[in-house]
Amino acid sequence: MSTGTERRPGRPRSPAADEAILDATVDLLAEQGFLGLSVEAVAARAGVAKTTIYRRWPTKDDLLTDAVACMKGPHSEPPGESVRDDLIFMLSRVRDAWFKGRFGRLMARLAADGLERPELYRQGRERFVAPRRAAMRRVIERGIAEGGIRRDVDPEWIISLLVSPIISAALTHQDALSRRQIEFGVDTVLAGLRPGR
Amino acid sequence: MSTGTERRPGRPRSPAADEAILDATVDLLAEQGFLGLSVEAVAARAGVAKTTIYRRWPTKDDLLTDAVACMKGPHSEPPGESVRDDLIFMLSRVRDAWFKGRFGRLMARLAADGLERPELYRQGRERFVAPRRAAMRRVIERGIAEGGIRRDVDPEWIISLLVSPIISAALTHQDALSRRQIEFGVDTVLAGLRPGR
DNA sequence: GCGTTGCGCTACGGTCGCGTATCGAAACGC
DNA sequence: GCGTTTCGATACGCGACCGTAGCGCAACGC
Repeated sequence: MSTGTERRPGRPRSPAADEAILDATVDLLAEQGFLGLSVEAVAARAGVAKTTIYRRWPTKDDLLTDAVACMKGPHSEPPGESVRDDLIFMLSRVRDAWFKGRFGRLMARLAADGLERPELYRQGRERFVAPRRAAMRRVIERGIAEGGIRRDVDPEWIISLLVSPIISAALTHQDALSRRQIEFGVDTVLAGLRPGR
Repeated sequence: MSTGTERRPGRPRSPAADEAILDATVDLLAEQGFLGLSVEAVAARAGVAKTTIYRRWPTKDDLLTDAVACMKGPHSEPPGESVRDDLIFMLSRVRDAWFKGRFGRLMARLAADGLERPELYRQGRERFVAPRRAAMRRVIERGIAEGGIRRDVDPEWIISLLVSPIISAALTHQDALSRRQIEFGVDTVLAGLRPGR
Protein backbone atom coordinates (compact mmCIF):
# COMPACT_ATOMS: atom_id res chain seq x y z
CA MET A 1 0.00 0.00 0.00
CA SER A 2 1.58 3.25 -1.08
CA THR A 3 1.63 6.08 1.38
CA GLY A 4 2.09 8.78 -1.23
CA THR A 5 5.23 10.00 0.49
CA GLU A 6 7.25 6.88 -0.12
CA ARG A 7 10.91 7.66 -0.44
CA ARG A 8 12.25 7.13 -3.91
CA PRO A 9 15.99 6.64 -4.40
CA GLY A 10 18.00 9.33 -6.09
CA ARG A 11 17.74 13.09 -6.09
CA PRO A 12 14.28 14.33 -5.17
CA ARG A 13 12.38 16.65 -7.47
CA SER A 14 12.63 20.30 -6.66
CA PRO A 15 9.37 21.71 -5.28
CA ALA A 16 10.60 25.15 -6.24
CA ALA A 17 10.68 24.04 -9.85
CA ASP A 18 7.11 22.75 -9.57
CA GLU A 19 5.87 26.04 -8.31
CA ALA A 20 7.90 28.11 -10.74
CA ILE A 21 6.61 26.10 -13.68
CA LEU A 22 2.96 26.28 -12.67
CA ASP A 23 3.26 29.97 -11.92
CA ALA A 24 4.90 30.72 -15.23
CA THR A 25 2.26 28.66 -16.99
CA VAL A 26 -0.57 30.63 -15.44
CA ASP A 27 1.16 33.89 -16.28
CA LEU A 28 1.72 32.99 -19.89
CA LEU A 29 -1.72 31.49 -20.21
CA ALA A 30 -3.21 34.77 -19.08
CA GLU A 31 -1.01 36.75 -21.43
CA GLN A 32 -0.82 34.63 -24.53
CA GLY A 33 -3.74 32.27 -24.36
CA PHE A 34 -3.84 28.63 -25.11
CA LEU A 35 -2.45 28.51 -28.61
CA GLY A 36 0.03 31.28 -28.02
CA LEU A 37 1.59 29.54 -25.06
CA SER A 38 4.65 27.42 -25.71
CA VAL A 39 6.40 25.04 -23.39
CA GLU A 40 9.65 26.67 -24.35
CA ALA A 41 8.39 30.02 -23.13
CA VAL A 42 7.23 28.47 -19.88
CA ALA A 43 10.63 26.95 -19.35
CA ALA A 44 12.34 30.23 -20.07
CA ARG A 45 10.15 32.24 -17.70
CA ALA A 46 10.35 29.64 -14.96
CA GLY A 47 14.14 29.51 -15.32
CA VAL A 48 13.93 25.80 -15.89
CA ALA A 49 15.00 23.37 -18.57
CA LYS A 50 12.36 22.01 -20.89
CA THR A 51 13.16 18.47 -19.84
CA THR A 52 12.26 19.37 -16.27
CA ILE A 53 8.78 20.18 -17.45
CA TYR A 54 8.33 17.11 -19.56
CA ARG A 55 9.50 14.93 -16.72
CA ARG A 56 6.49 16.08 -14.72
CA TRP A 57 3.81 16.50 -17.34
CA PRO A 58 3.83 14.25 -20.37
CA THR A 59 2.22 16.83 -22.63
CA LYS A 60 1.37 20.49 -22.90
CA ASP A 61 -2.30 19.84 -22.26
CA ASP A 62 -1.61 18.08 -18.99
CA LEU A 63 0.50 20.99 -17.84
CA LEU A 64 -2.25 23.46 -18.65
CA THR A 65 -5.05 21.58 -16.97
CA ASP A 66 -2.89 21.08 -13.92
CA ALA A 67 -1.92 24.74 -13.82
CA VAL A 68 -5.55 25.81 -13.89
CA ALA A 69 -6.47 23.21 -11.31
CA CYS A 70 -3.79 24.33 -8.86
CA MET A 71 -4.58 28.01 -9.20
CA LYS A 72 -6.09 29.92 -6.31
CA GLY A 73 -7.95 33.19 -6.31
CA PRO A 74 -8.77 35.41 -3.36
CA HIS A 75 -12.27 35.17 -2.08
CA SER A 76 -13.85 37.22 0.64
CA GLU A 77 -17.27 36.98 2.18
CA PRO A 78 -19.56 40.00 2.14
CA PRO A 79 -19.70 42.06 5.33
CA GLY A 80 -23.29 40.98 5.95
CA GLU A 81 -25.01 44.32 6.05
CA SER A 82 -28.05 45.13 3.96
CA VAL A 83 -28.76 42.97 0.96
CA ARG A 84 -28.18 45.93 -1.28
CA ASP A 85 -24.83 46.80 0.24
CA ASP A 86 -23.68 43.22 0.23
CA LEU A 87 -24.57 42.86 -3.42
CA ILE A 88 -22.75 46.04 -4.30
CA PHE A 89 -19.77 44.89 -2.32
CA MET A 90 -19.63 41.54 -4.04
CA LEU A 91 -20.20 42.92 -7.49
CA SER A 92 -17.37 45.36 -6.93
CA ARG A 93 -15.15 42.43 -6.08
CA VAL A 94 -16.30 40.63 -9.19
CA ARG A 95 -15.47 43.69 -11.25
CA ASP A 96 -12.03 43.95 -9.68
CA ALA A 97 -11.40 40.27 -10.28
CA TRP A 98 -12.28 40.59 -13.95
CA PHE A 99 -10.59 43.90 -14.62
CA LYS A 100 -7.63 44.09 -12.31
CA GLY A 101 -4.94 41.54 -11.73
CA ARG A 102 -4.31 38.52 -13.85
CA PHE A 103 -7.37 36.53 -12.92
CA GLY A 104 -9.64 38.48 -15.16
CA ARG A 105 -7.32 38.12 -18.09
CA LEU A 106 -7.00 34.47 -17.32
CA MET A 107 -10.73 33.90 -17.18
CA ALA A 108 -11.14 35.84 -20.39
CA ARG A 109 -8.52 33.61 -21.94
CA LEU A 110 -10.18 30.49 -20.65
CA ALA A 111 -13.52 31.66 -21.94
CA ALA A 112 -11.96 32.38 -25.30
CA ASP A 113 -10.10 29.12 -25.53
CA GLY A 114 -13.17 27.40 -24.14
CA LEU A 115 -14.39 27.29 -27.71
CA GLU A 116 -11.59 24.80 -28.25
CA ARG A 117 -11.14 23.24 -24.82
CA PRO A 118 -14.45 23.36 -22.97
CA GLU A 119 -13.08 21.27 -20.11
CA LEU A 120 -10.39 23.81 -19.38
CA TYR A 121 -12.92 26.59 -19.10
CA ARG A 122 -15.32 24.51 -17.02
CA GLN A 123 -12.48 23.82 -14.68
CA GLY A 124 -11.56 27.46 -14.22
CA ARG A 125 -15.19 28.34 -13.86
CA GLU A 126 -15.73 25.71 -11.23
CA ARG A 127 -12.72 26.97 -9.39
CA PHE A 128 -13.40 30.70 -9.47
CA VAL A 129 -16.90 31.70 -10.26
CA ALA A 130 -18.70 28.82 -8.57
CA PRO A 131 -17.78 29.77 -4.96
CA ARG A 132 -18.52 33.42 -5.59
CA ARG A 133 -21.87 32.62 -7.07
CA ALA A 134 -22.63 30.44 -4.07
CA ALA A 135 -21.88 33.32 -1.72
CA MET A 136 -24.05 35.58 -3.81
CA ARG A 137 -26.84 33.07 -3.75
CA ARG A 138 -26.85 33.16 0.03
CA VAL A 139 -27.28 36.92 -0.06
CA ILE A 140 -30.13 36.65 -2.54
CA GLU A 141 -31.83 34.04 -0.41
CA ARG A 142 -31.45 36.28 2.60
CA GLY A 143 -33.17 38.98 0.60
CA ILE A 144 -35.99 36.60 -0.22
CA ALA A 145 -36.32 35.55 3.42
CA GLU A 146 -36.40 39.15 4.55
CA GLY A 147 -39.18 39.84 2.07
CA GLY A 148 -37.33 42.33 -0.11
CA ILE A 149 -37.21 40.01 -3.09
CA ARG A 150 -39.97 38.03 -4.73
CA ARG A 151 -39.80 34.37 -3.86
CA ASP A 152 -41.06 33.02 -7.18
CA VAL A 153 -37.85 33.60 -9.09
CA ASP A 154 -34.75 31.49 -9.51
CA PRO A 155 -31.90 33.03 -7.48
CA GLU A 156 -29.41 31.81 -10.07
CA TRP A 157 -31.12 33.84 -12.69
CA ILE A 158 -31.04 36.94 -10.51
CA ILE A 159 -27.33 36.43 -10.06
CA SER A 160 -26.88 36.22 -13.81
CA LEU A 161 -28.84 39.40 -14.24
CA LEU A 162 -26.60 41.19 -11.77
CA VAL A 163 -23.26 39.79 -12.78
CA SER A 164 -23.51 39.59 -16.53
CA PRO A 165 -23.05 43.30 -17.24
CA ILE A 166 -19.64 43.07 -15.61
CA ILE A 167 -18.60 39.87 -17.34
CA SER A 168 -19.96 41.01 -20.64
CA ALA A 169 -18.05 44.27 -20.38
CA ALA A 170 -14.85 42.45 -19.53
CA LEU A 171 -15.21 39.93 -22.32
CA THR A 172 -16.05 42.53 -24.94
CA HIS A 173 -13.21 44.85 -24.00
CA GLN A 174 -15.27 47.65 -22.58
CA ASP A 175 -14.16 49.86 -19.74
CA ALA A 176 -14.62 48.62 -16.23
CA LEU A 177 -17.96 49.50 -14.67
CA SER A 178 -17.98 52.43 -12.29
CA ARG A 179 -19.30 52.14 -8.79
CA ARG A 180 -22.28 54.22 -9.82
CA GLN A 181 -23.10 51.81 -12.61
CA ILE A 182 -22.93 48.86 -10.26
CA GLU A 183 -25.16 50.62 -7.75
CA PHE A 184 -27.59 51.50 -10.47
CA GLY A 185 -27.72 47.93 -11.72
CA VAL A 186 -28.38 46.58 -8.25
CA ASP A 187 -31.03 49.18 -7.53
CA THR A 188 -32.78 48.58 -10.81
CA VAL A 189 -32.90 44.83 -10.42
CA LEU A 190 -33.91 45.02 -6.77
CA ALA A 191 -36.64 47.51 -7.60
CA GLY A 192 -37.87 45.23 -10.34
CA LEU A 193 -37.95 42.26 -8.00
CA ARG A 194 -39.78 43.81 -5.09
CA PRO A 195 -42.80 41.72 -4.09
CA GLY A 196 -46.37 42.92 -4.40
CA ARG A 197 -48.56 43.67 -7.36
CA MET B 1 -7.27 60.08 -62.83
CA SER B 2 -8.21 56.52 -61.96
CA THR B 3 -11.83 55.61 -62.24
CA GLY B 4 -11.52 52.49 -60.12
CA THR B 5 -12.83 50.35 -62.97
CA GLU B 6 -9.92 51.01 -65.28
CA ARG B 7 -9.30 48.10 -67.59
CA ARG B 8 -6.08 46.31 -66.91
CA PRO B 9 -4.51 44.18 -69.61
CA GLY B 10 -4.49 40.43 -69.26
CA ARG B 11 -6.91 38.02 -67.69
CA PRO B 12 -9.18 39.68 -65.13
CA ARG B 13 -9.32 38.39 -61.60
CA SER B 14 -12.10 35.98 -60.88
CA PRO B 15 -14.80 37.53 -58.68
CA ALA B 16 -15.89 34.04 -57.78
CA ALA B 17 -12.48 33.42 -56.26
CA ASP B 18 -12.75 36.65 -54.26
CA GLU B 19 -16.04 35.60 -52.79
CA ALA B 20 -14.99 32.01 -52.17
CA ILE B 21 -11.86 33.15 -50.35
CA LEU B 22 -13.62 35.67 -48.13
CA ASP B 23 -16.36 33.21 -47.38
CA ALA B 24 -13.96 30.44 -46.47
CA THR B 25 -12.01 32.89 -44.33
CA VAL B 26 -15.07 33.85 -42.34
CA ASP B 27 -16.03 30.22 -41.92
CA LEU B 28 -12.63 29.18 -40.69
CA LEU B 29 -12.30 32.25 -38.53
CA ALA B 30 -15.53 31.32 -36.81
CA GLU B 31 -14.45 27.72 -36.39
CA GLN B 32 -10.78 27.94 -35.62
CA GLY B 33 -10.17 31.45 -34.44
CA PHE B 34 -7.40 33.78 -35.34
CA LEU B 35 -4.36 31.72 -34.49
CA GLY B 36 -5.90 28.47 -35.60
CA LEU B 37 -6.65 29.77 -39.06
CA SER B 38 -4.12 29.06 -41.77
CA VAL B 39 -3.95 30.45 -45.26
CA GLU B 40 -3.47 26.93 -46.52
CA ALA B 41 -6.76 25.86 -44.98
CA VAL B 42 -8.52 28.87 -46.48
CA ALA B 43 -7.16 27.98 -49.90
CA ALA B 44 -8.23 24.38 -49.52
CA ARG B 45 -11.75 25.22 -48.43
CA ALA B 46 -12.18 27.90 -51.05
CA GLY B 47 -10.94 25.51 -53.72
CA VAL B 48 -8.26 27.98 -54.66
CA ALA B 49 -4.50 28.02 -54.90
CA LYS B 50 -2.57 29.75 -52.18
CA THR B 51 -0.97 32.08 -54.70
CA THR B 52 -4.41 33.32 -55.67
CA ILE B 53 -4.87 34.52 -52.12
CA TYR B 54 -1.50 36.16 -51.80
CA ARG B 55 -2.04 37.96 -55.07
CA ARG B 56 -4.98 39.78 -53.49
CA TRP B 57 -3.89 40.19 -49.89
CA PRO B 58 -0.22 40.62 -49.10
CA THR B 59 -0.50 39.00 -45.70
CA LYS B 60 -2.76 36.93 -43.51
CA ASP B 61 -3.72 39.90 -41.38
CA ASP B 62 -4.93 41.88 -44.38
CA LEU B 63 -7.07 38.97 -45.46
CA LEU B 64 -8.66 38.69 -42.03
CA THR B 65 -9.45 42.35 -41.59
CA ASP B 66 -10.91 42.45 -45.08
CA ALA B 67 -13.00 39.37 -44.45
CA VAL B 68 -14.49 40.87 -41.32
CA ALA B 69 -15.06 44.18 -43.05
CA CYS B 70 -16.92 42.61 -45.98
CA MET B 71 -19.14 40.45 -43.80
CA LYS B 72 -22.84 41.14 -43.56
CA GLY B 73 -25.31 40.04 -40.96
CA PRO B 74 -29.09 40.11 -41.16
CA HIS B 75 -30.78 42.92 -39.34
CA SER B 76 -34.48 43.44 -38.91
CA GLU B 77 -36.34 46.31 -37.31
CA PRO B 78 -38.72 45.60 -34.45
CA PRO B 79 -42.43 45.41 -35.33
CA GLY B 80 -43.10 48.62 -33.42
CA GLU B 81 -45.66 47.38 -30.95
CA SER B 82 -45.36 47.91 -27.21
CA VAL B 83 -41.95 48.75 -25.83
CA ARG B 84 -41.93 45.49 -23.93
CA ASP B 85 -42.78 43.38 -26.94
CA ASP B 86 -40.29 45.19 -29.11
CA LEU B 87 -37.55 44.63 -26.58
CA ILE B 88 -38.39 40.96 -26.27
CA PHE B 89 -38.42 40.68 -30.03
CA MET B 90 -35.05 42.31 -30.41
CA LEU B 91 -33.45 40.42 -27.57
CA SER B 92 -34.67 37.17 -29.09
CA ARG B 93 -32.95 38.15 -32.29
CA VAL B 94 -29.81 38.99 -30.40
CA ARG B 95 -29.93 35.60 -28.75
CA ASP B 96 -30.41 33.87 -32.09
CA ALA B 97 -27.54 35.82 -33.59
CA TRP B 98 -25.21 34.79 -30.78
CA PHE B 99 -26.33 31.21 -30.43
CA LYS B 100 -27.46 30.08 -33.84
CA GLY B 101 -25.65 30.39 -37.11
CA ARG B 102 -22.05 31.34 -37.53
CA PHE B 103 -22.27 34.96 -36.50
CA GLY B 104 -22.36 34.18 -32.84
CA ARG B 105 -19.37 31.92 -33.07
CA LEU B 106 -17.62 34.55 -35.10
CA MET B 107 -18.29 37.31 -32.62
CA ALA B 108 -17.19 35.03 -29.81
CA ARG B 109 -14.01 34.40 -31.73
CA LEU B 110 -13.45 38.07 -32.37
CA ALA B 111 -14.04 38.85 -28.73
CA ALA B 112 -11.58 36.14 -27.78
CA ASP B 113 -8.94 37.18 -30.26
CA GLY B 114 -9.69 40.78 -29.36
CA LEU B 115 -7.25 40.29 -26.53
CA GLU B 116 -4.62 40.08 -29.25
CA ARG B 117 -6.12 42.16 -32.07
CA PRO B 118 -8.38 44.81 -30.60
CA GLU B 119 -8.89 46.44 -33.98
CA LEU B 120 -10.35 43.27 -35.43
CA TYR B 121 -12.89 43.03 -32.65
CA ARG B 122 -13.77 46.71 -32.81
CA GLN B 123 -14.40 46.28 -36.49
CA GLY B 124 -16.75 43.36 -36.05
CA ARG B 125 -18.46 45.13 -33.21
CA GLU B 126 -18.95 48.26 -35.26
CA ARG B 127 -20.37 46.17 -38.04
CA PHE B 128 -22.75 43.99 -36.08
CA VAL B 129 -23.65 45.19 -32.65
CA ALA B 130 -23.59 48.92 -33.32
CA PRO B 131 -26.65 49.00 -35.64
CA ARG B 132 -28.62 46.70 -33.37
CA ARG B 133 -27.84 48.78 -30.36
CA ALA B 134 -28.94 51.86 -32.24
CA ALA B 135 -32.29 50.25 -33.05
CA MET B 136 -32.65 49.26 -29.44
CA ARG B 137 -31.86 52.74 -28.32
CA ARG B 138 -34.75 54.06 -30.36
CA VAL B 139 -37.11 51.67 -28.61
CA ILE B 140 -35.79 52.73 -25.21
CA GLU B 141 -36.22 56.37 -26.08
CA ARG B 142 -39.75 55.68 -27.21
CA GLY B 143 -40.35 54.13 -23.82
CA ILE B 144 -38.98 57.22 -22.14
CA ALA B 145 -41.14 59.47 -24.29
CA GLU B 146 -44.22 57.41 -23.51
CA GLY B 147 -43.48 57.73 -19.81
CA GLY B 148 -42.91 54.06 -19.07
CA ILE B 149 -39.22 54.52 -18.36
CA ARG B 150 -37.47 56.99 -16.11
CA ARG B 151 -35.82 59.76 -18.09
CA ASP B 152 -32.84 60.28 -15.81
CA VAL B 153 -30.94 57.18 -16.95
CA ASP B 154 -28.56 56.61 -19.80
CA PRO B 155 -30.30 54.52 -22.49
CA GLU B 156 -26.99 52.89 -23.36
CA TRP B 157 -26.70 51.54 -19.89
CA ILE B 158 -30.21 50.14 -20.00
CA ILE B 159 -29.32 48.38 -23.21
CA SER B 160 -26.27 46.89 -21.56
CA LEU B 161 -28.40 45.72 -18.67
CA LEU B 162 -30.78 43.98 -21.06
CA VAL B 163 -28.32 42.55 -23.52
CA SER B 164 -25.46 41.47 -21.33
CA PRO B 165 -27.10 38.33 -19.92
CA ILE B 166 -27.33 37.01 -23.45
CA ILE B 167 -23.80 37.96 -24.44
CA SER B 168 -22.38 36.78 -21.19
CA ALA B 169 -24.10 33.43 -21.56
CA ALA B 170 -22.83 33.04 -25.10
CA LEU B 171 -19.27 34.00 -24.21
CA THR B 172 -19.12 31.73 -21.17
CA HIS B 173 -20.57 28.72 -22.97
CA GLN B 174 -23.86 28.56 -21.17
CA ASP B 175 -27.05 27.38 -22.77
CA ALA B 176 -29.03 29.82 -24.82
CA LEU B 177 -31.57 31.82 -22.85
CA SER B 178 -35.14 30.65 -23.08
CA ARG B 179 -37.93 32.98 -24.12
CA ARG B 180 -39.19 32.99 -20.56
CA GLN B 181 -35.82 34.13 -19.31
CA ILE B 182 -35.73 36.94 -21.81
CA GLU B 183 -39.23 38.02 -20.89
CA PHE B 184 -38.35 37.89 -17.24
CA GLY B 185 -35.26 40.00 -17.77
CA VAL B 186 -37.17 42.63 -19.69
CA ASP B 187 -39.98 42.70 -17.16
CA THR B 188 -37.59 42.99 -14.25
CA VAL B 189 -35.61 45.83 -15.76
CA LEU B 190 -38.70 47.66 -16.95
CA ALA B 191 -40.30 47.29 -13.54
CA GLY B 192 -37.15 48.62 -11.93
CA LEU B 193 -37.11 51.60 -14.26
CA ARG B 194 -40.69 52.70 -13.94
CA PRO B 195 -40.93 56.39 -12.99
CA GLY B 196 -42.40 57.60 -9.76
CA ARG B 197 -41.42 57.28 -6.12
C1' DG C 1 -1.15 35.27 -82.87
C1' DC C 2 0.95 38.27 -79.03
C1' DG C 3 1.65 40.38 -74.76
C1' DT C 4 -0.14 40.52 -70.36
C1' DT C 5 -2.20 38.92 -66.34
C1' DG C 6 -4.67 35.38 -63.46
C1' DC C 7 -4.88 30.60 -62.01
C1' DG C 8 -3.54 26.02 -60.10
C1' DC C 9 0.25 23.27 -58.86
C1' DT C 10 4.50 22.06 -56.80
C1' DA C 11 8.35 23.16 -54.45
C1' DC C 12 11.24 25.81 -51.42
C1' DG C 13 13.47 28.56 -47.45
C1' DG C 14 12.60 29.86 -43.04
C1' DT C 15 10.55 29.92 -38.57
C1' DC C 16 8.32 28.01 -34.63
C1' DG C 17 7.00 24.61 -31.55
C1' DC C 18 6.28 19.77 -29.68
C1' DG C 19 8.26 15.98 -27.74
C1' DT C 20 12.62 13.01 -27.42
C1' DA C 21 17.43 11.98 -26.72
C1' DT C 22 21.91 12.54 -24.84
C1' DC C 23 25.34 14.14 -21.61
C1' DG C 24 27.79 15.86 -17.64
C1' DA C 25 26.92 17.49 -13.14
C1' DA C 26 24.40 17.63 -8.83
C1' DA C 27 21.59 15.74 -4.94
C1' DC C 28 19.93 12.16 -2.37
C1' DG C 29 20.13 7.10 0.51
C1' DC C 30 23.18 3.60 1.75
C1' DG D 1 32.27 5.83 -3.07
C1' DC D 2 27.92 3.80 -5.56
C1' DG D 3 23.59 3.52 -7.67
C1' DT D 4 19.74 6.20 -8.67
C1' DT D 5 17.21 10.09 -9.95
C1' DT D 6 16.95 14.97 -11.16
C1' DC D 7 18.64 19.13 -13.42
C1' DG D 8 20.34 22.19 -17.09
C1' DA D 9 21.94 22.52 -21.71
C1' DT D 10 22.05 21.31 -26.37
C1' DA D 11 20.65 19.03 -30.26
C1' DC D 12 17.49 16.59 -33.15
C1' DG D 13 13.40 14.79 -35.91
C1' DC D 14 9.12 16.07 -37.21
C1' DG D 15 5.26 18.66 -38.55
C1' DA D 16 2.74 23.03 -39.39
C1' DC D 17 2.70 27.23 -41.36
C1' DC D 18 4.06 31.83 -43.71
C1' DG D 19 5.28 33.91 -47.73
C1' DT D 20 7.85 33.36 -52.32
C1' DA D 21 9.20 31.42 -56.79
C1' DG D 22 8.79 28.96 -60.96
C1' DC D 23 6.02 26.61 -64.43
C1' DG D 24 2.54 25.50 -67.65
C1' DC D 25 -2.01 26.91 -68.99
C1' DA D 26 -6.23 29.79 -69.38
C1' DA D 27 -8.50 34.24 -70.19
C1' DC D 28 -8.53 38.79 -71.72
C1' DG D 29 -7.52 43.11 -75.30
C1' DC D 30 -5.55 44.17 -79.57
